Amino acid sequence: MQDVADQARTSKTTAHYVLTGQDQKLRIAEETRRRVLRAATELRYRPNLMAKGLRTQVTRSIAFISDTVATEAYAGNLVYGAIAAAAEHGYLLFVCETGGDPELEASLIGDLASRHVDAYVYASLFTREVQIPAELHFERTVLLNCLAADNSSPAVIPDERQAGRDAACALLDRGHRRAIWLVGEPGEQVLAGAQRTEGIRQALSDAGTELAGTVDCKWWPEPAYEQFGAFLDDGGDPSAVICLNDRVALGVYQALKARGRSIPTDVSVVSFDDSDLAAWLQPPLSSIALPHRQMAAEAIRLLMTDGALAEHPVHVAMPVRLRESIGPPRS
Amino acid sequence: MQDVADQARTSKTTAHYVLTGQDQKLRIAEETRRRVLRAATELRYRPNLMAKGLRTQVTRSIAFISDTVATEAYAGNLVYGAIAAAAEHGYLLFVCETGGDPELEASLIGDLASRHVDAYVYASLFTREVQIPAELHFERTVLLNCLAADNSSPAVIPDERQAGRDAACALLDRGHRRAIWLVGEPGEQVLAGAQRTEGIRQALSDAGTELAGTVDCKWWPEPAYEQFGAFLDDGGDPSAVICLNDRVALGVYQALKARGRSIPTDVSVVSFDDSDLAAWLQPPLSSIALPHRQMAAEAIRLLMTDGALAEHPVHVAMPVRLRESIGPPRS
DNA sequence: TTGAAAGCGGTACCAG
DNA sequence: CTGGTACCGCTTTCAA
Repeated sequence: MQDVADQARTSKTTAHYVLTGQDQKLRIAEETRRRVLRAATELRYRPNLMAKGLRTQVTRSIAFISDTVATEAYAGNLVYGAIAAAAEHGYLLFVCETGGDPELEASLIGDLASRHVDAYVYASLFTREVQIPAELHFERTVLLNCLAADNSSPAVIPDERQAGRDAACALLDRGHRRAIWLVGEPGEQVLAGAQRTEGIRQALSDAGTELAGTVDCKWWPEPAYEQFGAFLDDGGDPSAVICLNDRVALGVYQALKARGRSIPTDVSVVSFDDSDLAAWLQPPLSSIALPHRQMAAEAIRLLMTDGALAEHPVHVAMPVRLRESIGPPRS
Repeated sequence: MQDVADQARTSKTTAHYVLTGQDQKLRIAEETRRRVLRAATELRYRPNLMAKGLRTQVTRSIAFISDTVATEAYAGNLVYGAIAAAAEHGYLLFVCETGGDPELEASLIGDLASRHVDAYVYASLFTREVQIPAELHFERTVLLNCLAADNSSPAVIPDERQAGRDAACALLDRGHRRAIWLVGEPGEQVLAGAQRTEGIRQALSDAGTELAGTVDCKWWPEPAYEQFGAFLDDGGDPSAVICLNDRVALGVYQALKARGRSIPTDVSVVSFDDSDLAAWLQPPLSSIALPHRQMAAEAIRLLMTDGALAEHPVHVAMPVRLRESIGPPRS
């Protein structure tokens, strides 16, 4: 900046005012202003954000700390949503992964503190309750896809309970009332499993009916295929199936097809997550989507507007994606 | 640091040497050293990386610029691999997305330059040729999953040609020689399509045979299902099918199953990418994996060791994941 | 309307 | 072995 000032034959101060756009209120001579601007272009002046940050303690950078978003492909949108939302405010993200290792986490946070990031997004791949490191309590922090046990920090999570209701309603709306089965163990994921199930039960109950039963299995295609297949072979005859996620639905599809049962003619299927898979299956699978990008955007919004004011946790609606896997019940 | 020095009743300089671990060669009095260390702990001293960077021009941060990794779920490993590899060297990553917009890209690079990142990783979702912004020519840059037209910068790409050979060999090894069909349009992705196909043709040719033909279609389940289905209905009777990616393979699976043809008894299938999907299909799909994490690690390694020395582009081997989708040909 | 100068928190040179 | 000090590039107060 000194060199710009020199080239413009003025002082660093004046150049500073011009270059930071404070020239309006400070009534800098138009002539001077021009010289500064020209000098800046000629010298390809770039403000040094380190120097600026050193002085102002503002870095326009945010730390995005996640446990292991990597392993779950579709959760990448948590990161990209945050990056995009932050970029709109002129912020850049330091994206970090702790792999669930508390020591690594501590050292990362130390490093981030040394870099004076302005805020922290603490994200989890699975919606769950977390214990955030004590250091973060003193920093501007928002939890993404997770909740603090003490609800001490603003948090953004998907509205799983409503999603459960919506899944049930998708079936109810088409006339299903009986032989509605749930596939997947409700307890697997602290929040998603329990809340989805709760929502489903509520909606069915409101409609004067209830789940015919549950086929317990891990949330993966293989176990779903095995367990649900065994259920069918035992005489199970569902009219509709609610799968706790798309991977389970894949296993259910495979089990049904292997037995010559048609979707949705014989059995309707609805699921959760709306991963890529859902649209690729045949018939395309109806699924309640995880709104990762919106959640991330909301988290950034909370950071930008001092989320402390907001009611939290913030529940983000999960969009219903209706496709051909739901039909009327067999008459 | 001044306060640490004060509390330790010594000078900033001495404190600096102790705190930066230069105390060995400089023979600082053990007693003084202790006092400094204790003061640092008591005062919870944290070096300010902005101040340090301002002085040394080193920020221990790397920019990761990608076009739109977001849209393609499994490409997330390019980012996470880079984050993990960089973390091992004490570097943090600014992860950015341009969405393919040149203006946004330019403004991002400007911002990154203002922050004095030490190096740039310019990544592409699809393996392709790119035109990197001129500014990056003057910075330490490595291309990830893409190539500069003029091969001016170090680049890391998957070894698609060898992958093509490997896919063909997976079939040849089981005895397939005739009625081997390729599904997917070879030209879709500049490098992947052309090189995979080339490798396949080479391997088959080396074995004294050749492709029976190609079923042209976009690399998505739906078009693959349609085109390959039509091919079968027209009397197509493949012994083995090489799909240009897993999504195509999904469509092929669906088309085969709809017609009662069994995999691998009637038809063997091999594919590329090894996305999550591959392991979930029934039977599990043999696929040549995109080694995104290794590629990213290699890119970071090049940056750390001054990759200018390396032979480039660096080709990273694509691992063969053999699963049950390949069997011997019908006799 | 413009300029001088102190200071953010480190680094590194030089003197003692 | 230890201390003094200039300086990195920008912000901000105070004076002119």
